Parts: sequence; structure tokens; C-alpha cells
Amino acid sequence: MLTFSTVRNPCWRIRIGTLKSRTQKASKQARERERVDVRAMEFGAASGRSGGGHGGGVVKDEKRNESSGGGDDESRRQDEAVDHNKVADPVTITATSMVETTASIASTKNEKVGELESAMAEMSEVREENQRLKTCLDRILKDYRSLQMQFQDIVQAQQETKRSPDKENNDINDQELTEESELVSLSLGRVPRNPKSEDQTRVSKELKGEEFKEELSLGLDCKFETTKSGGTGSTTENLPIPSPTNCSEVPKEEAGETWPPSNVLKTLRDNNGDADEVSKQNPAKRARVCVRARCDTPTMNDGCQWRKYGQKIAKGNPCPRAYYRCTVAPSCPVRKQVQRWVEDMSILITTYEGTHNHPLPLSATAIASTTSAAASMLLSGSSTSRSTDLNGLNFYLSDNGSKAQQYYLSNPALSSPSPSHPTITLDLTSNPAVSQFGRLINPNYNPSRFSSSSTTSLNFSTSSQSNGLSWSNGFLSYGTQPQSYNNNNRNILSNINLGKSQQPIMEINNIFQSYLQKNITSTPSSQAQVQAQAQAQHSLPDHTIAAATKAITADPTFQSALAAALTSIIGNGSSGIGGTLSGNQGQVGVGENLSQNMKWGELFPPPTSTSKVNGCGSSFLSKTSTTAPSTSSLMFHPPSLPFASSKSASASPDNNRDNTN
DNA sequence: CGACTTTGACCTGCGC
DNA sequence: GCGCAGGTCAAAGTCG
Repeated sequence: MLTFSTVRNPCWRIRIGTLKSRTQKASKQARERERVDVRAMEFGAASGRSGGGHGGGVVKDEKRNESSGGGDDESRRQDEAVDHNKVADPVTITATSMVETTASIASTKNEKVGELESAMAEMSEVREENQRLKTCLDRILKDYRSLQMQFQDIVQAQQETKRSPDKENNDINDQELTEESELVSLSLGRVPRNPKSEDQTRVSKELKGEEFKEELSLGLDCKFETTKSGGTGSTTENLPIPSPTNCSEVPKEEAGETWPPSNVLKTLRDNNGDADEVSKQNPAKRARVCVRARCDTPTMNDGCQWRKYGQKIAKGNPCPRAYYRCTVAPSCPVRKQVQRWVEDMSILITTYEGTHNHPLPLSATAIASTTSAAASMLLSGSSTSRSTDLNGLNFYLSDNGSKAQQYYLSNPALSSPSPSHPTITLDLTSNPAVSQFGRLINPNYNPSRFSSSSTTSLNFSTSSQSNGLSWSNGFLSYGTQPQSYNNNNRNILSNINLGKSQQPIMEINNIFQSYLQKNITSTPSSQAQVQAQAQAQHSLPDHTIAAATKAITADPTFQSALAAALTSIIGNGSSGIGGTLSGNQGQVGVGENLSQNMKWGELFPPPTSTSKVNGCGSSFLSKTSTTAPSTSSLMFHPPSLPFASSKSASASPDNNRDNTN
């Protein structure tokens, strides 16, 4: 399974290679020494026999010096001995030199043997470590499989439980659930498979249960975007949904038709009014997601492969706007525009348009999921001011610029410049967490240049306000308020290290945030909850992990939501939980996910109580700390796993290209 | 030589 | 209808 040849960590390869080369070098040197020694002995014997063959000895010495490079102490000693032979008794001197030579040979051999032994010891250490890793891997795999089985059992049980009452409204529910299944992949930023496929159908049926609806709503907060009527979200019913399609991340097949390339548009335009009709019906397909992030490279590395097809000086900005199109798939309609912000050249504005019609690279799913969520909010909003609590996420939509929080930069030129292009801007520039996100989307990003943040884990934070993820004046922003209980809770999961890409961290983090916000934004059901929240601000940092674990374990709903997210992350085309919930089209293999297959059972044991959702959040909050987020982190994998994080954003193959754009 | 970038020309939508 | 600005095309140039 895991052998030297399959070790992915380049450091290991280097180490092993060094060991090998060192060992080979040592043995080679020892062999050469032996050869030289043999020659010296032969020479000594010959000279002893002949008693006067110096001329031949000199010639040999010259040759030997040439062959040994002339820098060898032994050779020098032998030369000296030979020279001495010229004046002293040849037999005595030869014997002496032989003794000396033998002694030096012995010492040299001892040295080399020592070197070899140490190298061998190192090798054996590596082997042992390899063995340990194998064991660890096996254990993780075992855990993963058992969890997979448990999850399937639970799903089947719920399916059976809910099947009978659902039969009455089967048709309606099927339709709704198909929509929900679409939504699953939306916020995860992945391209789902054909909704007609078995997995999707299965998901649809599984999602009939109320719990699943809630699970999804916890973490996958984009669901309201395509809910036409009577959706699952409490506040979605009254929202004017401009279109059943999403703008940026809705899969093409499911959205019916999205953002075609210009040539397609041209073709459609030529075919009389069909395209116009479609565009009228689906104005949202032109929605854009604008990501503003500090970036010291020409473009952000968002994991996708882009080809520049144009550049233009836009009005009001001396910096040219570059146009890129996604080249991961030839027919991918996604385009992006990249432009420096005129007021701060260190800020890069990247505007995404369209939906990828291909599996996203792992490193691309982070930004895709983020933009997806943002786009969905954009589409769900309207021009009127509104505050809405959607499944725990509290969004604020307003046209009133005065309501924008001070940290959220607002540039009217950037937000919704055109009615046909409603734009949402993700402002990732005003927050220490932004530096982390900036690192995520751009491995060359230097946070120290822009931020004083020193956290070591991805901190994709939200505001500490109850509505941590704020929408204001067209800007979806991640808060920068001083830390409070929410902030600290957030940081617990912010520091979860899945040992692979940072993208899953974001997804889990988002879900966790959603969960927290759901609990926080909802009116505390009791005074105890209020007190718990207040206490959370004064609790100790040591409690963070325990508190998080407790909260997670105490709340089956959150567990399920987290499980759903994880399975979607881990998931691939298999028939397991991943295949059930993920639309990742199998782009992530099981092997690559091994590091993510954390010991779920250990970390999140089955709930032992019948805690309710809201209460759980408070209990969790009451145990969390107010100190720096870096004080604790939940590691889902052994830190020494060398095969982790091999596919982080920094490893994206298009880094360089993007950086040179 | 293929992939990619550059850049001027062209197309389209929108406001006046 | 005209002009402007955004967006796209495609030939030429560049690079590995």
C-alpha cells in the first residue's frame, strides 16, 4: 500500500534518495579504498620481492595518484613510504609501511562501516515510520468503511421511516427534492452528475426526511436560490426568485441552460427570439460573483485553468481588465475578469461568470463554493432592503449604503453595474481571515504584506456578530469584529486540518458557521442559553476542543450536517456516502481522501443524549473560549502523515501560469 | 510546434 | 441614429 515508491511527500523521497545515495557512495568509496590498498600491498610485496624495482613503483604511484586524484592521505603515506625505501632498508621500511597502511585501512574501513551502519539505521527508521504510517492508514480506512456502513444504515432507516407518509405527495416531493439535490452541489462548488443518475435519484429520495432537509440547510445554505415556492427555507417563500437557475455555480444540465459562450449566444440570437426569451426568463444566469482579495500576483490562483482572451482598459480604471475563459474543459462557459482595484492596486478584483460544466479541480472548489453561495444570495435578493435569516445564515440585503459596515469596502462601480449582470462582491480584503483566504486562492500571497494575522490554520471567518456572514450593499463580507463567542467557536473549526486541501476546511467551516449562526441568530429559547452565550465570552481556551466536540456530539443534526459535508468532500463516484451526496464525479479518489477519512467515530461519538438543536448550540457556546484561535486545533489526522496536503492550492499545476498572467 | 498572450478591430447593448 | 463602453475575436507575437 504505502511503500517507498509510493510515498507522495517529496521530502520523503529526498530523504530516502539521500540515504540511498549516501549508502551507495559509502560502499563505493570503501571499494575504491580496498582497490587502492590491494594495489599498495601488491606494490609493497613486489618491491619487497624485487628489492629494487623502484622505477616501476614510481610509475605505479603516478598512475595511482592520477586515478585517486592525488589528494588521498593513504596514497601520500604510501608515497612517503616508497620514498623512504630509497634511503632505508627496503625490507624494514616496506614492512613498516604495510603495517601503517593496514592500520589506516582498518580505521578507514571502520569509519565507512560506521557510516554505513548509521545510514542503515536511518533506513530502518524510515522503514519503521513507513510501517507506522501503513498501520495508521489501515486504521483510517477501517474507520472510514465502518462509518460509511453506519451512514448507509441510517440513511436506509430514515428512508423507510419516511417513505409511507411521503407517498401521497410523491410527485411534488420528487420535484422539490430534485431541486434540493441540485442544491447540494451548489454550495460545494462541484458539478453534480446528471440529476437522472442513480445517485442523484437516491439522494432525492433520501432527502425526503425532514432531518435531511435540515442537515442540508445547515451547511448548504444556497438552497433557497432555486426553491420556487414553498421551499424548505423558512424565509425563502417570500423571496422573489428571479430564476430557477443559479448564476455561477449551478450545473449547466440542471440549470437548464446557463451562460453560454458568445458564439453560442450569437447562434441563439440568430435563431430568432428563443435566446431572448430564455434570457428574459432567466436573468439570473448573468449574475456575477466578484471576489475582491489582496493579491500580489497578476491573478488569483483559484485552481482552475484559464486562458486569457482579451484585455481592455475599462473606464475609470487605468489598470487594464483582463478577460479569461476556463480551459479545463473546451466547452466550459465560465469566464472571469481580472482587474486591479483603482483605489488600492494591491487588491485584485476577480469577477466570475457562468458555471463550470466539468469536474472542478479540488483546488478550484473552494472559490467555486464561495462564489456559488454568494451568487445564490445575489439571486435570492432583490433591490429592496431586506434582512433575512436563511437556515441560520443571516443575510442582509440593502441598497442603503449607510448600512454597510465600516469594514466592507463599497465601490458602486463594482456592484451590479448592469441590470443584466447583477454582481455580488465578496470582499475578502478587510479581515485577518482574508489573508488566509488569500493564501488559499493564491499560494504566493504574502499575508504579512497586508495583514498582521499570524494564525497558522485556515481561518475563513465570519463576523463575530450574530449574523456573521453579512450581506450589505451588495457586498458579502466576512466580518472583522473583535472576537466573541461566535468568533471563537468559528475558530475551532477554522483550525480543523483535514490534511489535504484547504477547500474541505472551508466547507466544513462554512457548515459549522451556519450551524452556529443558526443557533445564535435564533432567539434563545431560554434564559440558560443567553447565559451560556454570555459565559462563552469568559471561558477558558482549554475548553475549546472539548466544547466543540461536546457540541458536535450532543447534536445529531449538526453531526449529520457535518457528515454530509464531509461525505461530499470525501465523496467520489462510489456507492458510499460520498457517491450519495457528492456530485464530484469521482474526481477525488479514495486514495487521495485517505487523509480525510478521519476517525469520525472517535472524534464525534454517537450522541448519548436527546439534545435539541438549539440547546446544543448554546451548550457548545458556553464552553468555548474567548482567546486566540491558534490555541487549539482539531486535527483530524495524525500530524505526521506525510501523504497529506499533497493537493493543496499551492500544488495547483496552473500556479505559474496564473501567476504570470 | 503547440499553447498561450497581446492587441487592434469588431460586435453589441445601452443611454442620450 | 450616434457615440460610448463593455466584451469578444482573431491574427500576430512570444514562450517553453
